[in-house]
Amino acid sequence: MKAYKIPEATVIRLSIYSRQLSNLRKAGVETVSSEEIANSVGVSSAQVRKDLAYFGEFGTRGVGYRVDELLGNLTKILGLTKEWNLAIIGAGKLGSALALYEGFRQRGFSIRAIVDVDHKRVGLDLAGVVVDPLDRLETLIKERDIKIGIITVPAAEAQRVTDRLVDAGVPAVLNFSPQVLRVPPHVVLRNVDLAVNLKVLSFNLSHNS
Amino acid sequence: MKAYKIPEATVIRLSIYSRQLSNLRKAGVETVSSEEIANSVGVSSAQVRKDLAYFGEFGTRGVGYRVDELLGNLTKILGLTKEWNLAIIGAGKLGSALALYEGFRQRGFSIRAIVDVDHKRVGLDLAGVVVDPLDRLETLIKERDIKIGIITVPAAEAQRVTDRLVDAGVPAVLNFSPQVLRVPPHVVLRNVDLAVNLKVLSFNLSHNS
DNA sequence: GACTGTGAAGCCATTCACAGCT
DNA sequence: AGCTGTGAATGGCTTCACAGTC
Repeated sequence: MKAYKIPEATVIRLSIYSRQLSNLRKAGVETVSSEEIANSVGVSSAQVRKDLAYFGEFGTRGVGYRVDELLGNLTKILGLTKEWNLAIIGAGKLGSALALYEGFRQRGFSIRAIVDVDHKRVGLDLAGVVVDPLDRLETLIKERDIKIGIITVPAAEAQRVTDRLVDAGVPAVLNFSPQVLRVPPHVVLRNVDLAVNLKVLSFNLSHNS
Repeated sequence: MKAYKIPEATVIRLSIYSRQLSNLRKAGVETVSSEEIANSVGVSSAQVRKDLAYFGEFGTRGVGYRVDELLGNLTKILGLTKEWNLAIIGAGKLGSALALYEGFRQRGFSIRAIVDVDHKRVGLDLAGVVVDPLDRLETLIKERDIKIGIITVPAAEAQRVTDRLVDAGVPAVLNFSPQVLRVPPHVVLRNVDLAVNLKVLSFNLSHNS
């Protein structure tokens, strides 16, 4: 049940629309136009309508979109009606920060396991989750139904732990390590590369006017 | 001096090529083909050659590319010959982790200031940089020649501190807050949105197979 | 023979512009 | 009159395929 081929850029924008709609709902707004959504996100209104058109017709011509209704539909489209269990691999600076980060817990993402090779870190309590030894990775993945693995280990270990996640059946990986990872086609991979982001800024700073 | 219009995707890949070349050089490899670079990054060899072709001819037909030479050229292209001074705005979990993160210090990015509104955090020493009060932001930007501001404050404050960075003349912003930021056209902005990344994974998990 | 550099073709995403509802 | 939904046009990135060079 793949909804044909949806551009990645569209999925990213839908995520952002859903956040803006969530803010609008909190603010008590009931109806919104594609133009208003577009302005709040910094894209064109045609873009907003095209993005939504991949999945159906959610608005009323002449009127706009009902905020709660559209938000409900986006939540379904993005698969956020169910809770996703996460594991963080690597309890270093970044891994710990992510474990303690509130943003994850909201909206149905639940950190269920944190593992680390370093025995000095094992046993630490990070926002209610106790750091386990790396050896227990496979067991934890099965026991706790982990669907997303978050890689925050050093580059040199990143591929190895990713292979273990994949072998244990984890279908999605979010990679924070500065390392190109290989995963089989059925596994979803996204990269959050801090160094690359800085280099892109550096490029733009060097070439703009 | 804008090198015409370079696709963002190209710049991102160039950053990754530069990292792979850096690894190759460490490994003592002297020559590499576009096919080998492509395989190590997971793109096509034509893509690698096209990306490089935006900036010149760096290879030798029939032979390939000299690793150190190409790396040198990419370093220049990406603007990494000079050091960029960074400021981190927000010394919470994420801001502190970034401050302590080794990856930044390598490759010419230097954290020169960390600020926070919370007086309890002011005075903390994070890897040799002392947290300053937010009031001092503008002074620090000027005194320390800050070129990139890293936003790790809560969404509600993100636009406000971004405006202050922009007004103080900071030309580039890396935004970690879950908030759409507005900056004038001459300011470069990149977003690293953890929640969006998870939502995209959720979408893919829900729609694959 | 091997591998780069590149015009041309193909493909995909965005923008345009308007028909269709309310 | 206002705003959505969408085919058509546009623009841009990627892939193809091969001429050019070592």
